[in-house]
Amino acid sequence: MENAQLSHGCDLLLPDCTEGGSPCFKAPQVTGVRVQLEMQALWQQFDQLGTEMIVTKAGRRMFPSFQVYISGLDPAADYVLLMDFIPVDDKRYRYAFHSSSWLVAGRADVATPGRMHFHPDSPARGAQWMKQTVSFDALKLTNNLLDDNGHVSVSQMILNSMHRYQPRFHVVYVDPGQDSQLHPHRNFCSFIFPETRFIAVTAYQNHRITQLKIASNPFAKGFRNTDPEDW
Amino acid sequence: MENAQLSHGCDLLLPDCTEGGSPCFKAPQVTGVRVQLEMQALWQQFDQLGTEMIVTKAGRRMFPSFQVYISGLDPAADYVLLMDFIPVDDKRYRYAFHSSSWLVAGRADVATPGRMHFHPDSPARGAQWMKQTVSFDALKLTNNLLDDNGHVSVSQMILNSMHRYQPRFHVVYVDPGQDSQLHPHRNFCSFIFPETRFIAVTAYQNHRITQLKIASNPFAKGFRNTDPEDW
DNA sequence: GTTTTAACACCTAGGTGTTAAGCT
DNA sequence: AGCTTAACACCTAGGTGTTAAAAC
Repeated sequence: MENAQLSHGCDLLLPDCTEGGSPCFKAPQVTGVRVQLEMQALWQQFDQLGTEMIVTKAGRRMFPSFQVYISGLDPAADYVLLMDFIPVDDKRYRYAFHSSSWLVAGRADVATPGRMHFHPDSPARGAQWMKQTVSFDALKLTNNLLDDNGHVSVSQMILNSMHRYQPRFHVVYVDPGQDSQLHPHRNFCSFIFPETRFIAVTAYQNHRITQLKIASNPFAKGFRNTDPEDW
Repeated sequence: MENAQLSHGCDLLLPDCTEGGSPCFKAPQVTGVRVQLEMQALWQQFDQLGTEMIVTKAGRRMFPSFQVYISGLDPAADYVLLMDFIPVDDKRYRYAFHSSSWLVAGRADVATPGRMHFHPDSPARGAQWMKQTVSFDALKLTNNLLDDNGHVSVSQMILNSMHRYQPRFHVVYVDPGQDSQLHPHRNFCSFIFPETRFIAVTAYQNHRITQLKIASNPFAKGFRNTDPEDW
């Protein structure tokens, strides 16, 4: 197993989850789920510099985009896949250009309602989700509570600029049974990849982040230098 | 019901379908299905001129694209949606420029294997299919049996140039039961919209078709005349 | 002579960081 | 001073008919 990549798994027993005094087990459809982050090396490169993600009123895609390879699902069962973003702490940050570092600038602003982003193909069979990489590239980050039409858009995740966030990924088994109440169990699995943490910004602060975005995002090719000494 | 548009329905009894001597009924999940062709007026405009669709080696999209609005599905049941193209006759055609009309040029060439095009979202719930127009815009027409990589591509429909075709649309109910063998019934519905017939070509023959494509397809805007007298 | 192919200019549609102006 | 916004040039990605050459 030389070139093997670490993939996250889902534990069978959840000690913190009890119902009626007895421990609560996960549904068999989610016990063996394994999730692997795509473009992990690139995520780590950004993370080492302190990843920044632009938020705009109209909504901005993430780069790198959140993509996972999933295995261990029940091919015939239905699943909903979704993402959310949780605050890493209750702080507000600002960037000190002279020292090229992030400083705490006070307590967090009032948290926006924690919205869930359903993958647009949800719900779908395990077989469908596993046959190729699942991409959340329709997801957009915004600092606006309403879209241009004054409506909430399902693909827009509302974040506070200058706050730090951790993306989370959830696999939810859709139980077709009517008697699922009688057999309580957790029907979902959550996954956190620490290297996907980022600070939301309205404009890039760290020049190294800007340069790495330009170097790695095909849509920013127009800003690349032919100069080979830059990186 | 003034502005009502005719929609196609699925008959309950299929007289031509018998099993064990008794008539074969449709599964209840497909008996009430109604399908309405989108952009019907545009399709009819093309049909009156004699619709032509380009086929290329790499695959060419249809214009207009085949889009339908579906109702009457069981919201909770699973369906597969697919299309195929059947030869209208066993003839080969050629275009007579002097008379601006299509002439029979002999018997049809050997028919290509009649491939089925599954809508990429298949299978999905009735509720998913009904909530918005279903578009087959990923479908491409080709005159090549293999794609660039030497593989068959699922989105490519193989057609013979200079032959006439009729698109068909099928709604297939995915029966989850294991005992479906014991209760034989037709689990699908087919729909034919005569105005979607066309002749496959490698280059447009009728100039009026070319002009109508240019006038109505946004991607051909570069060829539009500012001259208002053209159409 | 008829049909097919491949390169091409010109579009649609939309994702980038830049920049200057505006906001607080 | 710090942060946000909107217009912008410049890309990616890919769908058009045109055209001239090639194929049959």
